[in-house]
Amino acid sequence: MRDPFRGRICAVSYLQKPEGVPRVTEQVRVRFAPSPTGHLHIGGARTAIYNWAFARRHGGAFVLRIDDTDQERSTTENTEAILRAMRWLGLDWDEGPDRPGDVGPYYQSERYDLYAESLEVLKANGGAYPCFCTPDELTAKREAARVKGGFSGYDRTCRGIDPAAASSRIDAGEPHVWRVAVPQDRGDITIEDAIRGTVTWSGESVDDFILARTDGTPTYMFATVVDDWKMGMTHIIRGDDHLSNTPRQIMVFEALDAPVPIFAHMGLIHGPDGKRLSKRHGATSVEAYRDEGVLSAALLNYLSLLGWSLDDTTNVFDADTLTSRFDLSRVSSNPAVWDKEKLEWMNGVYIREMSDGEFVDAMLPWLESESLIAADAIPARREWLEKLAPLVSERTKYFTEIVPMVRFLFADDLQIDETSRAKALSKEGSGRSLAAAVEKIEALDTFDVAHIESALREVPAEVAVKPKIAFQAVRVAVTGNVVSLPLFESIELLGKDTAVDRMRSAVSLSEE
RNA sequence: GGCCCGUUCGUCUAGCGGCCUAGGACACCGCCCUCUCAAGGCGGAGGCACGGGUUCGAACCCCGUACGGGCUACCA
Repeated sequence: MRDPFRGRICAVSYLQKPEGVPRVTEQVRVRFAPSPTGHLHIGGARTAIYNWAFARRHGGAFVLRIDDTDQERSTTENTEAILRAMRWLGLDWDEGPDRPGDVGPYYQSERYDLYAESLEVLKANGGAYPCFCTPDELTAKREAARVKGGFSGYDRTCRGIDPAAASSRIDAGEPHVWRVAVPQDRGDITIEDAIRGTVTWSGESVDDFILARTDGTPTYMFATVVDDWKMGMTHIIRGDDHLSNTPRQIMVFEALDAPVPIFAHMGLIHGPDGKRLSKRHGATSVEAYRDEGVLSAALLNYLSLLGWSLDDTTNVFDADTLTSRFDLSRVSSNPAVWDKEKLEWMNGVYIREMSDGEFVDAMLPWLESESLIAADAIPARREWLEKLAPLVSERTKYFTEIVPMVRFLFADDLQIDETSRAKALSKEGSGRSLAAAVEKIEALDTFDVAHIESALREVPAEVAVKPKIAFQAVRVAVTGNVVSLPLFESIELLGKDTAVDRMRSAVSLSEE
């Protein structure tokens, strides 16, 4: 039986008030809340993509919030890099640091008064209580509980302190934190996860966790709930590393008398070893892939497919298709292993779909950075470059592969690979073929691919050499390697003079 | 340890009780094309973790086991 809640996105009564009246919401609102303690990584990007696609699909709002409560490690450079990477991927947000909406500010560090306000509400309605236990005491209790087995959460020692006594201790300046008071009679906590279906926790398994630290700052668990509530989030789509945190957060929503949004927990991205993806698995930042020459459309497509499927056969699709077809019920709840080879293949697909002009534009920065071509020389060589484009695009997966492939076309003096020389220029007949080939090329009046090809095809028979030997000899002479772009086209692009020079000097290199 | 989640080809997945002798894609292997390498075409190998139920019938539902992951912070 199909789970009736799976993928549910009802506009009406979507909220999960345990016994409350269903509320009506007019618009889907979701958020992506990265912590600027590093660059945008693959996993975060995928979370952002799913939230963005979900919002677009349902005509809702995609909100970007910067969770920078970790003042130590958060930097503005990281925030900028994250925004840059998101824009590069084409993920546009409706509200965010640079696009204020009605529920800002969009930096958690600027929302402390809101957290304080909510904490006051909880203090007043008994949803929070002060705890004077010291960190050392807590650690000891935790260890003891763990040794005994079973529940290892806070033992609620301070919950029994008389309110009057507690406030005089606070007035006396005794250090304390504020904990949430989980109702003793709360019973089971159940969510209808839009991806995984029903998930239940027993009420006793949720401990009175800390809302505000000794220094008064809110913990993530508290701040995120206040924000999701005050920012009107209807759905929380995130990695399943947050699934276990959900019942705790629900306790805060309820204590605040705030509507509980619909949750959707997707499987994490893992490395080949089955552990969640991290730096030690190699490049994990979006911009690192961009710098290797991965196209944003390809990365978006690949990431979309890592944990979601459009149907049973479609692999390649554009952003419009994603935003019109994305569906939480088709998001996978199990972890996905990052497969760089499939990304490479997909990038190749996108590269091959580019027009020659587009490909030239994309390739140029790589040629320029290796000083293969100067910026001011480009306009005059545009036509030549567009001729080169299809030869290269068909063979590239990552743009980093291009320079080695085309270097022979730009080098003043060709470096002949020794292994290739030994292989192709030392065969019986290679020197003879080369000599004949030069004659043929030199005699050409019309220097284009068709003529070059028909001229060279005459060579093997004339010098009584197998075609393969003759062509490979010419290839190494002209390109410097046994593996190269197509020979006849390469010769045309090189130009008659250069091609002839190279062949001539290679004749002497050949061992006959 | 406790709690929660997960388990279909090596990898990403389709599958929602009969359409499944389990479909697609990447990777792999072979053949074709061919001036090399690619690209492309064709074909192949390869999987329901295990054990019990329920049912006329189970990859699909239930229970258990195993394995993997996550959470269990005055981190986010």
